[in-house]
Amino acid sequence: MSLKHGLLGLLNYGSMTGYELDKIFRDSLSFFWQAKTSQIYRELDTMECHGWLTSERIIQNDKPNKRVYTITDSGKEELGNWLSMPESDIANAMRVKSAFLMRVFFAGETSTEQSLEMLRTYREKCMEASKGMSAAYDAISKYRTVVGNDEKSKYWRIAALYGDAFIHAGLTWADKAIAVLEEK
Amino acid sequence: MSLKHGLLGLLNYGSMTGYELDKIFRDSLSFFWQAKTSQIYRELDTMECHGWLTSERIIQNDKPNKRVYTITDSGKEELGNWLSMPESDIANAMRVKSAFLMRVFFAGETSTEQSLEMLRTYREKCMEASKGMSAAYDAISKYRTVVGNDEKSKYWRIAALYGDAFIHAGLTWADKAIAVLEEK
DNA sequence: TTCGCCATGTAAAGGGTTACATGATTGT
DNA sequence: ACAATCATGTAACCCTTTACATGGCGAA
Repeated sequence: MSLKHGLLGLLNYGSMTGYELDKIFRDSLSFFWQAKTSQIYRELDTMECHGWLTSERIIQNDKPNKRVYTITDSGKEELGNWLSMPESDIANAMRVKSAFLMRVFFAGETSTEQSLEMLRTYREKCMEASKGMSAAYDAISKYRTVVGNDEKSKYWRIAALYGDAFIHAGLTWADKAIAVLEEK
Repeated sequence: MSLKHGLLGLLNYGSMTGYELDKIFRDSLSFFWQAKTSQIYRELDTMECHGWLTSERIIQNDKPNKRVYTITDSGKEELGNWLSMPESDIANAMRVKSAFLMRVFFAGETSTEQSLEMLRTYREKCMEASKGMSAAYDAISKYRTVVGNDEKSKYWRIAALYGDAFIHAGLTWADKAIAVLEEK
């Protein structure tokens, strides 16, 4: 249900095309939500049918034509409603769903060496992701100057801090796990 | 794709009914994978069609009849194949998908007090989840004695350690976030 | 007598991924 | 010459959730 509300949230900052929304998702929101381009276009379509958005087609000569989406009052109302009832999402926030941990759980079926390799690869991915977060911080700073609202960007940074915390936790866990497997 | 492999992994320890598999998922795997009862039954069905499992219906008088599933050689092969190619799951392990963080990101549209309340509720859920983990450890100990294999249960504990690390990271992040919003 | 455990499923809807299709302009 | 950016979508498939349906046994 949250892709719709993420799109509403972004369009609430200003009118945009599907392409631009897709880029923002990739640049700034991808550390807590991923959506395929095709899905974003489809959602925008159904949201327009719901009356949450209107769209206007802009003819361009030098570039492909584009469709600019604008949030309606009904859309703003929906965004407000969603923000006012966070209970179920807070409850679900605790749930990890990780195929990787499923593998760890069943790693006893493989060799210790294979398991260690998996954990070392995971550790490397954590390091990469850690570097990737600075790109997200950059994007947030960029959009802060665009939107020009420090109150809002404060929450963006708080969300990004979660990304850091999560990555860091993964890293120290991997070290611990590797140590357990290496001992004796 | 991993529910199938989780079920294969469990049936590799021994034959079981859908009901028992469902319970194990709930008791021991729920901190990294959740599946609805109805989905488990449906997956077992399609897995049997794939030839990964066979099933035998047991007639009971005092209790409802049941269907016991047994992994086949083809199923063991599939499990082995899956375990031997962890790359894509490691890559995805970094990805959080959290409607809660989506809310945090857009919390600038609500009041500071509302945002604080949300974070405090989240913090409480972390505390609850922390207590919940000890139930998972208990379940793991119980199954260790049943399966009687310390090498395997080692990995179960490593997976559970991730749960702890994740919850702990959430808790300290929440404290930090609350502090940021309370200052000034 | 009410609650929880045992035990299995079906049907429909919703959300997400993969594959495909198009095609000009701008930069290296 | 080649890659990246701009810009939009459709179709099919897969996975997950929600709602519904059934019903006996034992313990408090």
